[in-house]
Amino acid sequence: MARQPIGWLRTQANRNTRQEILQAAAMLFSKQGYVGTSLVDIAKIVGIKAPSLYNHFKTKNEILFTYIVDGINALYDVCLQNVTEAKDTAQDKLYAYVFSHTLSLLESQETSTLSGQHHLNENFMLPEQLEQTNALQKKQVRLLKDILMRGKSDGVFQITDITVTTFFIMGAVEHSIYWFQKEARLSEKDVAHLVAENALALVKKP
Amino acid sequence: MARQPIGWLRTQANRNTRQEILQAAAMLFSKQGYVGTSLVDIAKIVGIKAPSLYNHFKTKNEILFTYIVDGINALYDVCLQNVTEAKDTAQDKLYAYVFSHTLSLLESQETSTLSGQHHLNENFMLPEQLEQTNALQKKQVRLLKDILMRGKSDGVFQITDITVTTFFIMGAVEHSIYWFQKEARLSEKDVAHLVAENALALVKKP
DNA sequence: CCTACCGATCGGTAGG
DNA sequence: CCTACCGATCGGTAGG
Repeated sequence: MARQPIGWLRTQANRNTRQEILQAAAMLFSKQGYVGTSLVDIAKIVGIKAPSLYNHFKTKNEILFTYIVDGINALYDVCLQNVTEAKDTAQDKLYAYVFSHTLSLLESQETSTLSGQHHLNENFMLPEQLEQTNALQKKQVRLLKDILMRGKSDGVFQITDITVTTFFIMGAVEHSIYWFQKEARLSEKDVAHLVAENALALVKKP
Repeated sequence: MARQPIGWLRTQANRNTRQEILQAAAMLFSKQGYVGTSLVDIAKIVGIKAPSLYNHFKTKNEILFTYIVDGINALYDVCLQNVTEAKDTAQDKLYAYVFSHTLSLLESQETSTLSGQHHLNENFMLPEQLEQTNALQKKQVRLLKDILMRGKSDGVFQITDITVTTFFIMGAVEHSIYWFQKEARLSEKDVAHLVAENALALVKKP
C-alpha cells in the first residue's frame, strides 16, 4: 500500500477514518447485531486492519455507544425541526412528528438505531452509558407526549391514558421499519403519510 | 453425581431434559440474544454439561429454531382462541385479539419471541427456516387483518389502508413489551385493556 | 497505520 | 450423560 507507514499520528486523515468507522459500524450493527459484528468486519469495510481501529476508539463498546448516541440525536433533531416548523395546532404538530419520525427510519433503514435493537444493546452497554441513552430516548418520547397533552388540553384530542397512547403511537412508528420493504406498493413517503394519518385518527374526537 | 453413567439412551428422562433445555434457551435468548448466549450458559441452567445438549439437538441453530416456532405457535393459539370465543362483531373480535396478544406478551416477557428479535434472528437462521417462520408470522398478521377487513365491509370501521393499519396496530402491540415495566402504575391487564381500547379508537367511525 | 501475537471463549466432535 | 479435546474466531495488546 502507498499509505505512509509513519507520520499517521494526528493527521487530518484521522477525522475521515473515524467517520468511516462509525458509518461501517452503523451498517453492520443494524444488520448483524453488536455481537454478530467483529472488528475485522468493520475494519475491512473501512480498508484498514482491525488493530488500527484502536487509534480511534478505546474499545468495541465505545464504537457501539457512539453509534447509538449519534443515531438518537440525529433522529431527534430532524423530528424537533419538523415539529417546530409545522403549523401551530396540535393536529399539525402530531402529523409532523409522526411523519418525520417514520420517514427518517424508513430512509435510513440500514443505519437506524432505535428500532428493536435497544433491547439487545442493553446487555452490552455499561450502566453509565445506559443512563445516558435512556435520557435521550426519554427526550424523544417527551416530544410526542407533549403534543398529545397539548391536543388534549386544547380539547381537540380524545385520549384516555396519555402514556399508553404515546407508546402506542411510538411503537407503531418504530415498527414500520420491519414490514416496509415487503410492500413495494407504497413508497417511504406514502407509508409515512399513512402512519401519520392513523395517528391522527387514533386521537381524533368523534 | 448419582446419575447413571450408562443407560441414559431413550429413557423417559430425555423428554424432560429437552423441555428444560428449550425453557432455558428461551429465557437466555430473549435476555441476551442468540449469539450472546453460549451452550455452556444453557447447559448450566439445565444442570448438565454443554456437550450433552447434542443428545437432544443437532446444533445450536436447531435450539433457536425450535424456540422461535414454539413461541409463535403458542401466541397464535391463544389469540385465535380468544378471537373465536369473542362476541361475533368486528369490534369485539378486534378487542379480543389486541387484548390477548398484548397480555400474552406482557405475561411471558422473559420468554417472548416476536418482539424485536425476529430481525436479528434472521441473520442466524437458514433460508429454509426463515420461510417457515415467515409463514407463521403471516398467519398471525392475517388473523388481525381479517378482523379489520370484516369491520370495514360491515361498515363499522373506517380504514384508509388496511395493510398499514394492520401493521400500525401490530407494531403498537408488540412494542408494549419495551416500556411496560417502567410504568408500575398499570398492571399487565390494565395495559392490555388500554392498548385494545386505542386500537378500537383508531378504526372507529366518527 | 501495520504485523505479530495473546488469552479467552465459542460451537462442535470423539469416545466411552 | 460425561471428560477431554479440537479448530476457529474473538477483542485487545506490544512494539514499531
